[in-house]
Amino acid sequence: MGRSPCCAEDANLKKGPWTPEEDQKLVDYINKNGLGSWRTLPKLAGLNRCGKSCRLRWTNYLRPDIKRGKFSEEEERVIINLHSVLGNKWSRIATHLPGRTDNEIKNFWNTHIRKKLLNMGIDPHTHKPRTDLDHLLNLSQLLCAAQLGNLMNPWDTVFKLQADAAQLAKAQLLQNLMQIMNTNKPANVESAAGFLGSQNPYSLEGLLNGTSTLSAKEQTPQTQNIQNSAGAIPQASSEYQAAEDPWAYFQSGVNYESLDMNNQSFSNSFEQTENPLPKLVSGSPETSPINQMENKTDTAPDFSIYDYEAWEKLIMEDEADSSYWKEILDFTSSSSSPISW
DNA sequence: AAGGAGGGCAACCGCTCATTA
DNA sequence: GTAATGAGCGGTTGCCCTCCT
Repeated sequence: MGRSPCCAEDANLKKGPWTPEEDQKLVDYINKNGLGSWRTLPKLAGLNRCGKSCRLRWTNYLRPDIKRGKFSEEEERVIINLHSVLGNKWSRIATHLPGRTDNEIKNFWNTHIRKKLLNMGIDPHTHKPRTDLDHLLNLSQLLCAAQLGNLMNPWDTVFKLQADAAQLAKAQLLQNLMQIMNTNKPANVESAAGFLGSQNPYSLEGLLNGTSTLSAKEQTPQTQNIQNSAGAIPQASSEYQAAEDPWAYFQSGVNYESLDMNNQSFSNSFEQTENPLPKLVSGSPETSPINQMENKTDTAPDFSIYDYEAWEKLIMEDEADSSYWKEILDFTSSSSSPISW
């Protein structure tokens, strides 16, 4: 059915930035008469604007309860968490952030958070590690470039930045490979292995077990931590914890800001010493929202995301119809094996 | 100092959904 | 049941400012 474009009936209506005079007219009118029909408001308020434009100006800028200024870390964390559940439902997200508008949140996401996640190798749409081949190719090529640089310039300082980039790339590549391996989808593993075998000097096996063609002295202590000879996953710095399983790290309620490379906080999340693959970051079963919801503290794996009340509220509000929720709910009701994404 | 590039943000566009006649 | 209308939402655009060369 649809509807005719707003304001189509009058091409003379003003568009573009609002002037202080127009703002004042709108504020005065609403203060005096309250919110009513946006369609008739412009005429009554003496504005040469369409109602839609007035509504937008009011809700996004002039409303008295608008909170302006930079987003706090807490707000950023809330946005990321809510986005992982709600997707691009900016108005829904905005309802959880008093004083923030959907437009403001949307802009903040697109200009800041999205880039941040991409840089971390996390798909901003799915909030899962990126496994697309383009991304892997970039990381792989970065590694090749760094390796060549080291061979050709042993006195190294010239290539310090390159090496730093390689370090980051290595972490991300490792992370992606682990995620692919962890999905229990043979096709993914094969394609990743084949891809690496053909285009990368490091074998998949080498990257996973720490015997890549990088010499030991080229590896930083952090890298060696991940790839120690016993195959155990030792304590890792927060960024490496995130690198190994950023999805779980994210789910645990991480503040992405803490993934800054300067952050030195440590987390002892990996208790297993047999399995070379990282164990998921744990939350106590009794605090897991899913366990509480389904009363399955005995079989469900450790799984910590948001607080229970927030989860319950979100699920009640957003009928659990997305594949995302189905994935989680199916898993918790059927599986006792480690969660894998 | 000038101008080009890129980022941030306000505003617009076009669509869908809900309501009403 | 259908069409018209109002309102809201998400995506996109374009302007302005800052930074870099």
